[in-house]
Amino acid sequence: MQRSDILQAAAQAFRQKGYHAASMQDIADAVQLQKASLYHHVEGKQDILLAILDHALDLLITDLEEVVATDLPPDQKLRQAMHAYVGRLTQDADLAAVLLLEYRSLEPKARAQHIRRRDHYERIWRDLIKEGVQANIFQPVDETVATFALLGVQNWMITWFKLGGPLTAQQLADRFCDLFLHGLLTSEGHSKQ
Amino acid sequence: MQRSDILQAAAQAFRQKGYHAASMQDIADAVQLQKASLYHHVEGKQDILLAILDHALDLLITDLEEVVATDLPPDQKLRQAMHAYVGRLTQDADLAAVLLLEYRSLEPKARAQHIRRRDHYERIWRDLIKEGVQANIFQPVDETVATFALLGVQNWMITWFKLGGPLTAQQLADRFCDLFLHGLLTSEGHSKQ
DNA sequence: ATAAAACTACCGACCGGTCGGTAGGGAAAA
DNA sequence: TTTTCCCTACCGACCGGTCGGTAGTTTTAT
Repeated sequence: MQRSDILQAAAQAFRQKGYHAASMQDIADAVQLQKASLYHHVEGKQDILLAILDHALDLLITDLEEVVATDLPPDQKLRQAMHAYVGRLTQDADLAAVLLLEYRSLEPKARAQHIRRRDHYERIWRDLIKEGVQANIFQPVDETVATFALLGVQNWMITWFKLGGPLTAQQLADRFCDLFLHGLLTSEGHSKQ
Repeated sequence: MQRSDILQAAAQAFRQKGYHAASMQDIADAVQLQKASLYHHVEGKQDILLAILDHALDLLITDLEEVVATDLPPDQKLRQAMHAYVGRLTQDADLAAVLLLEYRSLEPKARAQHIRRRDHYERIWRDLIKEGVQANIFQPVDETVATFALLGVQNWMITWFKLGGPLTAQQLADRFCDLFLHGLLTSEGHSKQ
């Protein structure tokens, strides 16, 4: 039995029931341990949540920094970043769902610290958009709004996407990216504007 | 003291703490009643949650059906729908946040029923997109993906948007809509494709 | 007078967490 | 080589506290 096994089981439980509704007993059952034995590996329930959130954010930051370090043009960087992000959200779905939906359950101190790291991650995305705008590849949009829109589309995916459905994660990332790059309107739609 | 006062206070508590972390005592304090007195107006905690979700969905469905009943062109219908949606999400923020984030806490039976109604609501959006595609105003995108993208951007807004910030809700709806209709790429960006 | 609305007091269940204790394997001491 | 020791991993039992909910009574308003 390893600490990481407990974190994984906890992530699954937190995702399914939510942090407060999932009990330490649920987690213990999932790893076939007595509840008391969990405290040999972790300090408490909050400790588990914090470890999950830190780990999830670590993965995402690593992924994204790999992409922005390339010398691809901005629109292709964006596509790569979306592929990586959607990939993580589907591959490590439990971790991702807890990151996006359960960070509210952190106690104020830890939450403030976590939010600072999350903002740093969002700034990397915003800089990616800004790079495209300054290169005149992207239109002069409000970078903050565009970033939240981009992240919103992808984040909301975790609430409805099911592996094994009609689309793979990579196909979905491509369609999201196409939508963002080209928009909905046809030339006919444009001419009517 | 009216039932609706309790529902409003409960929505606020559920939004701030989450359904399970918010206690009946919290709700009672907010309406300056003893906890036991709540049970004169509502059947229980689940009853409160269900009433909030039903009410929130009622408002959204009414808003959206008003828009689709007009004879505006599809792209303008979309803009109107987004204005109405973003308006609700910011005006009735407590209701909306509970609708989008706390429906998971419904017991299985009620949840299944609620999800059916929510799917009906999403189908109205999808039909709106489909109408634009068939009129050749929108590109032949996958209507389901486009709908989830559209709703995702707007739904995620409730996690970061603050009234009194640099943008009003209506300005934000417009920027979202522009992004969706025209996309990010400039003509320079297109020429490089 | 009477019914609605609020109160006080209480319940069983479950929560996160702690306690003392133990099985067993490897290191240290004889 | 054998015995002592210690450490990791785990367990059953239990703690104080909080939860949603109920019973019975008093206050308030018509």
